[in-house]
This record gives sequence, C-alpha cells and structure tokens, in this order.
Amino acid sequence: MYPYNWNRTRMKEYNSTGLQILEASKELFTDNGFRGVSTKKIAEKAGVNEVTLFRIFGSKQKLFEETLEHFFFKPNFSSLYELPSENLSQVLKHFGDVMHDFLVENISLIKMEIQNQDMSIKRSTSKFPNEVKQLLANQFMSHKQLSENDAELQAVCYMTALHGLCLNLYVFKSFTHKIKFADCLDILVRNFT
Amino acid sequence: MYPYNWNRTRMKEYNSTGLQILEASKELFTDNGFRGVSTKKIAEKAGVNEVTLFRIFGSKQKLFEETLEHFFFKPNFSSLYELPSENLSQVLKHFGDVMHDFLVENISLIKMEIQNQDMSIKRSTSKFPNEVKQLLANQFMSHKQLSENDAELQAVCYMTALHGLCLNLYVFKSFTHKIKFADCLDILVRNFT
DNA sequence: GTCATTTGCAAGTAAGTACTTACATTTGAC
DNA sequence: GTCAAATGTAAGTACTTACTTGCAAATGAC
Repeated sequence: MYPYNWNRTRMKEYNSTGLQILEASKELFTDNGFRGVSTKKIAEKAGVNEVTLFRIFGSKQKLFEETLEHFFFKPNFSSLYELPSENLSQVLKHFGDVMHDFLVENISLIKMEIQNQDMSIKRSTSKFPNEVKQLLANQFMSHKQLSENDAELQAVCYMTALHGLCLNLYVFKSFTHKIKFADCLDILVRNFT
Repeated sequence: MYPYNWNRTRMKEYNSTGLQILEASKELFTDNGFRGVSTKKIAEKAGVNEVTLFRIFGSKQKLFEETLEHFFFKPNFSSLYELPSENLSQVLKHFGDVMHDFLVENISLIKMEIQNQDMSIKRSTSKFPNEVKQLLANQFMSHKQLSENDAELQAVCYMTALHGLCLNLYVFKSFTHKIKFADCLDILVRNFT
C-alpha cells in the first residue's frame, strides 16, 4: 500500500452477488476481451443466474465499465512532489518503484484496456503521462541542468523505458530467462543519472 | 528498404479479389480485433460477395492467419551480425533504427496481435526477443567488458526501452507534445553507452 | 408469521454469427 | 463461339448473442 492513496473515483455499493459478478467479469474480460465473453459465461463463473447480472448492471457494456471503475486504482503521484530531491538516482528509483507497483497492481486492467482500445477507455496509458512527464522533466532540469527540451526527452525516455519493461515482463512475457524488474531498474537508474 | 530483407515465410498467390479481401481484413481486424469483425463486413468493405471470401479462404480464422502472414514482414537481423562493431553507440543506433523501422512498418499488425493475445499468435513480441537479446548482450559484453549477467540486463533494458517508446509514440499515443523518435533514440544511445 | 427484497428458473425474442448449397452470370483464354 | 474458372445472388442452416418476461423460491428484518 505504501506509495498509494487508494483513491477511487466513485463508489457504488454492491452486495455479495454484485461483487461476485464483478470479480468474474474482471477475470473473463481480462483474458478474452469485451467481445470474447458472453454474459452467460460471466454469470456461470460468478455462480449466479444470468438474469441477475442484467438486473444489477443493466447491460454488458455497463458491467464492463463498472468493472473497470471498481478495480481501477489511481496512483497518488504526490509522493513524487514531496520527494527529498537531493539525489537524482533516488528520485528515479522511487519513480520506478511507484510506476512498477502501479502497473503490477493494475495489470489485469491494463490488459483489459489493451484489448479494448476501440472502446476509448484508456486510463492507465493516456491519462497520467503528460503531467507525470512534466514532473519528471523538472527533476531532470534541476539535477542535471538540462534545457527544458532535453529534460523532457530524458523524461519521456525514462517513462517509456519503464513502461516497455513492465509490459514485456508482465504482459507480453517476452523473455524465457527470468529477468527481475529490480535488477533492470538499477540499470536504468544508473544509465539515466 | 534499407535495413531489411523482405523475407516472407510463405508466399501464397492471390488474385485481385483475394488481395482486396486481405486488404479489407487488415484494416478491419486492426481496428476492431478478430471478434469485432464479421465476415459480412469484410466482404462489404472489399466490395466482394461474402461467399467468395469463404471460397478463397475457407474460414474466418484462416483468413485472419492469412492476413497476418501476408502483411507481416520479418526483419533480417543479420545486418547486426555484420556490423562494423568498433563503436557501441553506432551499434545501438543501428539497432534502434532497425527496431523502429520494423515496428513502424508492422504497426497495424502489432495492433492486431495486441488485440488477439488470446489466439497465441505472437510474432512481433515473442518470437525474436530472446535471440535478439543475446545478440545485443554480446555487443555489450565485448564493448563494455560487462559480465554476461550485466550485459544481458543492459540488453533487456535497451530493447524494452525502444519497445516502450515506440508503443507509446505510435500505438498508445500517450504524449500530447510532438515527440520525435530520433531525438529519443539519441538520448537512449547516449545513456546506454 | 408477515412482508418486502433478492435471487433463481424456464422460456422466449430478435438479431447476429459463421458457413453452406444451388444456381445464375460474367470473364477470359483458345 | 466454346468452355472452364471465377464471382454474384438468394436462400437457408444451426448456432450464439444480449436482453426480457413472468413467476416461484429463498432470505432476512420486524
């Protein structure tokens, strides 16, 4: 829990039946995408009658949105603002940890979103990047006396490097060898300092 | 054409009707994923009768595979082996260019594959990485006298950084500011040398 | 025990899906 | 002009889909 404020955007209340359905939805949508899942299968997996699903959520589309809403956590980047910013490598390390934990915590949501780019629900990938980039660029500027332009590029490279690393390790699972994130983060921090 | 040998794995011949269908398939599958497209719509877009589609390709699944097969190009990484390897930054630059061009050239295919992780068709993301990682690790070893382990980590970080950068720039389109790949590649090369 | 809420059950609707069959039309090589 | 291959047209099959309706059973607070 350490780097976050679990800051839900909205809080609808669901009884145990509704929660079972949400849980089943999350798993099935994650593995098969929106169109790859039928309400029948969701109900089955939730151990619930199909009609109950419609009574609670109204439609498959609304269930999908509610699933995202219910499981999606927004990281609190304020910890980056408050950072004891004497040491750039500490900043980058902390930033890497925050981003990593965020991605891991939301991995199934990210998969859901990747599988549904068409539905214009893109929280994890497109909402934060710009503000976070600026935040990180400021750190590069103050610690390495870079121009605004260079600092911005460094920030983009560092962020996307972390992003690509996590996607490859946890989503695409590209490498047969066991690669540890922590080791890679050390490398990145060293290279970017 | 410069970094590639357009090395198709198989070459089925299609007449203009078949090619129209493949073209329509590519666009529709890219935007909507396998399950988001009906054979009817593909036929419509191709300006062809639906039954013709089945006569040529047999099934929707086969059409999908044939679409991947037809548009997917495999980069020839032999140019990396033959590289005048005096200079690590040149190696990294060349490697970045190859990977960039490959990703750009195959962007719609990559989208198709991202949208169909369930179908176990993962060429771009999971076929090459291991061999390419080894290739790159060797360069790090010989140029920076790193241990095999460290060289491998550097290779993984560099590859995934490029991957993450391209995904963010061209697929997720994360940043509102116009960020140029070439500028970022310069940064990465510098940081990893 | 009563009563309202929640859930299950059975059946069904209207639409869409991949894919097939039979036959007619076009096309192009010879 | 002939003939075969390629394509179109129309219709239909068997299945799945999201979603609805009406009613019965269970549950739990009072």
